[in-house]
Amino acid sequence: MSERQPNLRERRRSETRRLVQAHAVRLFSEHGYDAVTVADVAGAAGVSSMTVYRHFPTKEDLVLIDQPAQLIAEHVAASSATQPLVRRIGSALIDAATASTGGNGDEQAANERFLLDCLRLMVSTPALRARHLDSQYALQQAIVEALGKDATDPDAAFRAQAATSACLAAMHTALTRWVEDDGRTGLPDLIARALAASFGDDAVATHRKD
Amino acid sequence: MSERQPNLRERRRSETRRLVQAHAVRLFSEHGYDAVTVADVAGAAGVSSMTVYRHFPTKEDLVLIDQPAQLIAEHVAASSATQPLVRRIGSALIDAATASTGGNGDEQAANERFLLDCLRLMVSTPALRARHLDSQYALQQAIVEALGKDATDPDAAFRAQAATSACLAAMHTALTRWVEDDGRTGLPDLIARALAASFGDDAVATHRKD
DNA sequence: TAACATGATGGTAGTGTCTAACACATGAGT
DNA sequence: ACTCATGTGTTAGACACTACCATCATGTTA
Repeated sequence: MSERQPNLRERRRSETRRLVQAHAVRLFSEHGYDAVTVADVAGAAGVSSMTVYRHFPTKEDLVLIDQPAQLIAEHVAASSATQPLVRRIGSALIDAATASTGGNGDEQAANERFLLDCLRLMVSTPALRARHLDSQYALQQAIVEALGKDATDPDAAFRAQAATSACLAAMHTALTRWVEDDGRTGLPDLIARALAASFGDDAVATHRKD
Repeated sequence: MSERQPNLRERRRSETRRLVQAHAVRLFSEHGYDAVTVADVAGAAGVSSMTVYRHFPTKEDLVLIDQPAQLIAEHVAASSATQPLVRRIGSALIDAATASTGGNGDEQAANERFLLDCLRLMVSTPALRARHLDSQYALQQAIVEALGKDATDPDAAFRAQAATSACLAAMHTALTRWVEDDGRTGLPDLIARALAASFGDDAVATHRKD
């Protein structure tokens, strides 16, 4: 409730965007992603197809959620460089998940339900799953850059890429499991367990705020 | 040179398939994936667009290469269940890569060049990269099944999923690096280094033929 | 050899995603 | 009020992909 100076125009724009996306996710969840056309979504939201494309570049973007790459990258950059790579990255992922799913307000609960609906579609629809995996690819680049291993020598950069991709894959497994559990299990805990299963318990066990 | 009983019809069919795919990869590499239409590919190969779609369900499938899921799964299933998960999977991935890129005949070299062209397109084109990542998702399911951890308890299955996805992500990093090096570095060695960077040197160090 | 069955190919029409260009209306700043 | 910017609608179009039918070569059987 701090940085609020929205124009009436900007408010309307973001409101139609929210409206279109909400109808899209609802229709996709009810009838399946492929069975619903963009024109259907536009009609349900009371706008034209063009307006949908103005807000979302492709039909897939109606469902895809941007991961908090900025947040994760900052956590990685702030971590101690003396720790093993997978530990630095894993801690950042767990912290980001804790921050994202932590709050327990009414609006927060609605946001989490919406996020679960989107993720459910992403996991079950091949086209969305593919795009989602590729977006993790972009997140990977952000993390590697935050690790600061690029300029030195190419071999260190390669190791950073490998470790980062492996950590993100483990997180994706946790995300999938989170969706299957319908959000009942805590996401940070699932991520920690996925990381432990991949890299060993000692790579993530002593995770405390310091 | 053993299981050869191809009909004249089957030979022609596979020949046109090969021809179409070769022209497609060539045109995509020259002008970019998005700048070349399926009709262009069909014209270059001397067939109609319909024929292209009969051999390749989508435009993306003109470039996507099936990973030897069967081969990898068999390696995993044959590995000793007493070893750590990432070691079982990692060894299978390295062995499969060794088998795939090993031969040194004239035809083998041509195949490897073609594979490199396809992978180069897959890495650089977002749509192809996304599909390729999703195909690894299918490979993941095959490996998890080969691990035989599904029926027992869901927690073991979750750990198997996490470890497998992390190993495959490391392999994908190695594949990317292999393409960037234009195939000069041995793929099995790159995979071993990616696995070591992710899971520690001891997880892959003592890899010898036994 | 002749007739039939099978399967590969081409053509046409159509749907759906997405883009480009132009026109219209409404809120913002002077 | 006047202008300007911007969100929106309409239309036309390219392209990926599908459904359906016609055609023709190949493999099989009589």
